[in-house]
Amino acid sequence: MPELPEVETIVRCLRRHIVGLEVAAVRVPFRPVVRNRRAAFLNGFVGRRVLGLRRRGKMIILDFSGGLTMIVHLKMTGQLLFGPARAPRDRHTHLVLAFRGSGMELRYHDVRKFGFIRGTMTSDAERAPELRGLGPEPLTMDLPAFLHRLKGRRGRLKSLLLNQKVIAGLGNIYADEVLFESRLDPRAEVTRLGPRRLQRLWSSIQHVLNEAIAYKGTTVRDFRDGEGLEGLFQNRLKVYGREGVPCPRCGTAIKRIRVSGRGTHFCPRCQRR
DNA sequence: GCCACTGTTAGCAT
DNA sequence: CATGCTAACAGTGG
Repeated sequence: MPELPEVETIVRCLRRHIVGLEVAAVRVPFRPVVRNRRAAFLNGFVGRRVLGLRRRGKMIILDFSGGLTMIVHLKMTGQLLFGPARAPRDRHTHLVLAFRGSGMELRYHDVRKFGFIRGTMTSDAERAPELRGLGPEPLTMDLPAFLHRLKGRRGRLKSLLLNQKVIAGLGNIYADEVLFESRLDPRAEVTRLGPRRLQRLWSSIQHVLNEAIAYKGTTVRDFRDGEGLEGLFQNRLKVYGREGVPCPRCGTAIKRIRVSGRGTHFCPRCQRR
């Protein structure tokens, strides 16, 4: 669920609330959510202040004083929620950062338990296994860099867009939306695409992701920002989750097929190889 | 109740 | 190395 625009929305939201706060306690009700060999590493965060939040692909990165960093991945159903410590916690809350004096805390909540948190030294964060090997950020990658990145790649266009080692941050929803916007068939062989089509693809990535961020992300089911609020972009989706609905461009019914194992929505008339 | 399906990706097979 | 499939988990809907 949380792809680049959702993660960016969470980061911007939480920045306003937790930068400057001091960690009073770290609680880990569900140990497997912590990727560190020793969960006790997280005790080192007590007494540290939040210096800032960053996003890398779909990862949330929290930097603390004392040269400490937390890397968070929400996978499908994870949420990072800032709220009053007194609010009841349910059984899906797997990690809690309590903040000194404020009566507030940050909770990692994840129904399916696919997500994780790793504590690292800030200086080592870029080399953490989860960040190492991630592709470039799509929104700061110019067209020549994009073309260079795709050079020599094979396979279906859709699986290329989903490959985090190629470009970081796109998931199933935005891959489908980007492909619709660029009028390309998700099944197309990457090697067969000419420069005009690739340019269209690049500019659609910029456009769709920026729009989705402006609308604070897509809530299909689980996505919430740091305050628990839903996104607004679900109202603007053109193909994702719209099987059978007329294409907004030509009126043909949107199709849903399976491409490299993923549900894929597209317009069979507008989107050509 | 049972079965199929779900937004991600690590790990294994090819 | 690169690319492709599946399991990890829990909840939802048919």
